[in-house]
Order: sequence, then structure tokens, then C-alpha cells
Amino acid sequence: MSDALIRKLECYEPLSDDDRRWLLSVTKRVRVVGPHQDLVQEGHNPSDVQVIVEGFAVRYKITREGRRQIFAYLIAGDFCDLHVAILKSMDHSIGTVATCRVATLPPEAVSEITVNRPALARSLWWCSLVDEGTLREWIVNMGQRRPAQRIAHMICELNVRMRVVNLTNSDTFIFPLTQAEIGDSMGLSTVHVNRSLKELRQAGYVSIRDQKIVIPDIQRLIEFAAFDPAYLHLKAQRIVA
Amino acid sequence: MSDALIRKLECYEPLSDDDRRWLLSVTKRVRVVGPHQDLVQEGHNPSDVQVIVEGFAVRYKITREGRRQIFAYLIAGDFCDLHVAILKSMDHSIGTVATCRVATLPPEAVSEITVNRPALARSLWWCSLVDEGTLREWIVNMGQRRPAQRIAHMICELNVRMRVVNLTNSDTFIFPLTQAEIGDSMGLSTVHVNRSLKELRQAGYVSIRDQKIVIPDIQRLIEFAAFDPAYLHLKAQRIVA
DNA sequence: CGACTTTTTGACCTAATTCAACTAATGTGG
DNA sequence: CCACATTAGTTGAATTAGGTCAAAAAGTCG
Repeated sequence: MSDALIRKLECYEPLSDDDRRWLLSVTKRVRVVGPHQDLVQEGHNPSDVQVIVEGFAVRYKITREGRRQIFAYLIAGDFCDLHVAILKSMDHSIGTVATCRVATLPPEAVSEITVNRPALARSLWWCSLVDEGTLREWIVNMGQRRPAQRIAHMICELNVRMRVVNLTNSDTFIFPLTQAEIGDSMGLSTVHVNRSLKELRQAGYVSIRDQKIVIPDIQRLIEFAAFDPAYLHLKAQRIVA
Repeated sequence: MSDALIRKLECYEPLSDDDRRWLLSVTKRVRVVGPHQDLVQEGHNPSDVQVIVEGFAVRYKITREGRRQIFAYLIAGDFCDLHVAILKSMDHSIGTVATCRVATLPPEAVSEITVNRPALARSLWWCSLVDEGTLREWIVNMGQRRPAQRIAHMICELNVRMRVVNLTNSDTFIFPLTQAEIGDSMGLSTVHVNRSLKELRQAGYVSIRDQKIVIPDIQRLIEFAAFDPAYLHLKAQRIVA
């Protein structure tokens, strides 16, 4: 279960047995957080670093006008707040969508990494650079792609990330967002998300049913979405598609 | 001139005299790059880290369909490619807009920082976290704000950043982007940028003329744009507005 | 079962794009 | 320095993509 993080990190560089063991031990204690709960809130300053072990969460911000923008999806193996050591306060919130199991690394674990485990530190740095690349691609998506293509692109990305942590090997995975939440992610109205999904479904690109995404032909979807996974910076090409 | 970087870093934490001197010496040699040149290209893997000393550049990506999305503005004191040490290849390009003076840090300088200058390393980490926050806010901007507000928000942000590096103290600064380039930044057509700018100008919020932005009343603009600079994580509040 | 949320659909409307023309600026070579 | 070429900004009109509103259908959960 909690080896998602390890699987992910090893897409960058193999870990030593010792680092692997240490990570397992330090992420062993998890708590369960129900759906639609905040893991961290904007303005707060958590002292611990949280890692999603299982479930689905999102990074989001609420504007003064009360509109919500979601700008990242967090799945097993993803860090919530690596920034903690440097920044004084969160500039956005993180909320669960589905029930999550969350591990908590105390500040000592973080300093253990930075001081004594340089290989791990490099891997975490890689994570945060990939997150940054993912944000950039998100912007490209919102700015330059038509709605259906936009959703398709997001699905292609998630499919790759799910494969990395072994949550799919057949282009089918759990996706608990509502259409309203997809809309808040992509800057679209709920109604238009619904119509775009219908378009995708009717064209045979994807279907979302019972909180599950099914991609009948991933190559066709990649083509349609103009998806190029370079920004995920995976070493292992086999994972991509 | 080249103290822009120092000014910026000191928004996070004061530097030691030694670090300050070292930074000055290492960013002393600059080259001049004309307008509309790439400083780094997608897919390439530069070995040096570049810092903008003067001028204006953008991070961008071209989609398969040939559409350009700009997702970051680089001004004096900004790093081009801190990722170099970790990632094998750039997932986007950086191009000048106006003529730039660019300093180049060789790989040795980077390892000097990570190995012997932990305070500097922390400051650079802070830079990269702020960049990340800026990307998130960019997404909020594109997804949730109306065009005129979106442009206004971008201007508020730039105004703060310009003040940090001493490129304005009177809410007036050089802004060399064309309306087409603003459009590519914000996901808007050129025509609509033009109309939104007209709206902003007529309402007395901002005017862009001769490559210069003038903000008559920054508080009014901040209010209109719903701008909250928390995501820039500046220690010195006086800088904000 | 009944309350509630989510999905789906239709009708209407507005915001934003596209197309096209024109003006204003900027730059270039003779 | 001027004539010409090129790029950038401005405006109007037509079109369309996407949003809003409203209501029904389907699914979820106590």
C-alpha cells in the first residue's frame, strides 16, 4: 500500500535499501480522513509534512468572490506540503475528495532527509520540480485547449500517474471527482463539463462511470488530447503509454 | 544593477556579507541577448544556470497545434533554470521579450551553493517555492477571473515584483509585452486584450503606453483585481502596496 | 421510502473569438 | 530624411463557444 511513494520516487532514481526501509517505517503510521475534509488550510502553517497513502485529494483556492479553483490532483505517493520547512504559511488549501489514508512526517523526519539522506533529498526535489512542470502544463491546458481536449489531457496525465503508483495497468482507474469539481479544475461550467464528457464518451475516447475512468484506446486519447508526458520527467519510458 | 537578485533574496532572509559578495562576483559576467531570442529551448539540457540581470523574458510552451502559452514573466533577479541539476531536459522554453542582460552560473557555482552555502541554498529554494505559488495563482487567474480583472491582477503582481527589485517606486514600470503576448499569457485573443485594456484605461485603473504601465491608484487596482500578494511570500510587508 | 446530490438535457443569452479593415507607430534602406 | 514596409494597436460586425437558468432524470444514502 504505502509503497506508492517509493514506486514514484524510483521513477527518478533507484533508492538504496536503507532509504527504502526508512521511508516505509516513517510512513507507517497513517490516519484516515473522510471525504471533503481539509488536510491543510490556506493561511495555516503545518509543522508536519503529509503524504497521501491512499485516496484522492486536491489543491485549491477560493477567490474573494467565492469561486473555487482546483489546480492539482493528489493521489497515493504525493506530498501535501514539502514547502513547510521554508514558507511560513500555506498559500492554498488541500482538501480530500474521497476518503484518504494520510501519513504524517514529523519535522525530525524532514531534517533527517535533508541532513543525512541526500539521495532522498534529491528525489524529493525532483518531485517538487515535476509538480511545477505539472502546474505549467495545467496552464497550457486551460489557455490553449478546447474543453473536451482539456479534460482528455487531464485524464491522460492521471492515467500515467496512476500507472506509476500501480493504481492501473489497464487504462482504468478510480476517479472520484464530480463534474462540478472537474469544472472547477478546468475553468468550465458544470453543464459544459457534462456536454464535453458526453462528446468524449460518444466519440469513444473515454467514459466516466461509477467513479471510474475507462480508456478504451489510450493511443487514440493521447492523440486527441495532444498529450506529451515529457513534463512528468519519468525515467522509465515504459510507464508512459 | 545586478543587485536585483540580492534584493530579491533578502525579501526572504538577510544574506551574510560573504554570501552577498560571492553572489555579486559570480553574476558579474553578463551577456546581452536581443529581443525575441530563446535563452533556453524546450528539450535542451543547459548545463549552466542563467539569471536575468536586466530586461524582460517569458517562460512559454508551443502546443502541437502551434498555439503559444506564456506562463511566467521573468524580470531582473529571476532564475531561468534552477532545475538543471535535477532534471535532464527543459519541459518549456524561455524567450526574451525585450533585450536582456543575462548572467550565467557555471555548474561549479551551483554546487558551491548546495555544498558550502546553506543559507543561499535555502533562499533559492524559497525562490522556487514562490515561483510555484505564482504558477498556482496564474491558474486561479485564468480559471476564475474575467478578462479585465485577469490583466489587472497580473499587473498588480508585476508591480510588487518590480518594487522588490527597485524597478519602480511610483507604480510605473516598463512593460514590453505586446497585446498579442498578453493574450498568449492569459488565454485571450488579441482583440479581446485590446478591449479589456481599453476598459481598464477608461475606468482609470491602468494605462499601458509606450511600453510603460502607469497605475494611478494602486489600491483601487488591487481592489478591482482581488489581488492578495500572500502567495509571493514576502517577509517585508512594506513592499506589497 | 424520502431527502439529497449528481447527472443530463433544453432553451436562452452573453462573452469572447474570428474576420476584416483601418490607423498609428516603428523600422529600414536609398 | 523621406518613402515604403512591417508590426502593433484599434474598431466594427458577424459568429460561436460557453455560461446561465431551469427542470427533469438518475443515482446515493439515511
